[in-house]
Amino acid sequence: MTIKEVCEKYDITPDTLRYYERVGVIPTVTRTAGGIRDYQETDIAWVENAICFRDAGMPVEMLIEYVKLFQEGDKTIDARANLLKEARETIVEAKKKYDIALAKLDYKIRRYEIAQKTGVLSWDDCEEE
Amino acid sequence: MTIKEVCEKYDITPDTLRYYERVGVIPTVTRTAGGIRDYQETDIAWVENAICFRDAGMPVEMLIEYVKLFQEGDKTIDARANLLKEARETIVEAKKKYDIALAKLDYKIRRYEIAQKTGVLSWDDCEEE
DNA sequence: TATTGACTTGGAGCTAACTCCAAGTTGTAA
DNA sequence: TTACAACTTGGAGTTAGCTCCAAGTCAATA
Repeated sequence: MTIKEVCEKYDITPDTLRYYERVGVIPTVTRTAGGIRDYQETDIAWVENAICFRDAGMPVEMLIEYVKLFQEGDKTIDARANLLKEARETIVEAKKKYDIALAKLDYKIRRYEIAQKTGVLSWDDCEEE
Repeated sequence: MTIKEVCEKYDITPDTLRYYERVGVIPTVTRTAGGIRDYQETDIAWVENAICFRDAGMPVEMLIEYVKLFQEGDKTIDARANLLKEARETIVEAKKKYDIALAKLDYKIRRYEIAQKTGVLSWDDCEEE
């Protein structure tokens, strides 16, 4: 698969894909005899994982660390497992914050809808408004 | 309430608080006669909201826009309601991505735990490993 | 085989969101 | 009333994560 095809598949730019490879967010991608990237299944799986974890706010540094450990082989299994558990906790915490913001937004939106229906604004509680 | 107290309350730096005020993420804060920030309930409510929405990944630009609309008065109620609904959708979408990453992480963590228990690594499916 | 468009690398540049700094002011404690 | 920590402002600097660029190479077509 060419870099273009991978980009289309995941809606990402070639520059980002090359950047990920350069800094080690994904391992070096398979090349043709001429040196052009030719993504194999394994390469694509790494790309997919990288995008998935970046979308969940995992820092690039953490992904680089994981790939580095992976390449060091089986002796880093404990370290990798710990890294994944740490990442999991970070995501769970982030999700909690998203829920708090959602609750706040829903409350505000409801109030705006009432204001729009009745033509009356009634900010009478612990709001900034 | 002094800037220091607000910082301690929300675990944030004075620089960030001043930055938020400078760029308009929150309206201008109440000052003492000497020109020193003296946060009132309303000021604190704005700070709390700003932190909450930033924690949920809302861009500073969006918060600035909301404050700007708010200061223009009642004629911007529709615009503000729309802004909030848009923000809501963004957060809902982001949360979905977090869930996908969480599922992937849980799967990987489970496999690492099995590997640790049995001493055997069995990556035999659609994984990058 | 010559052209043309997509690919390569290394490095520089950009944007968002802070974070730090310098020079000056305020206000509490001795 | 003097010292001194904490505050003020405007502006410059930093970091993460891309994004763009130049100069050159590869490969499909005319």
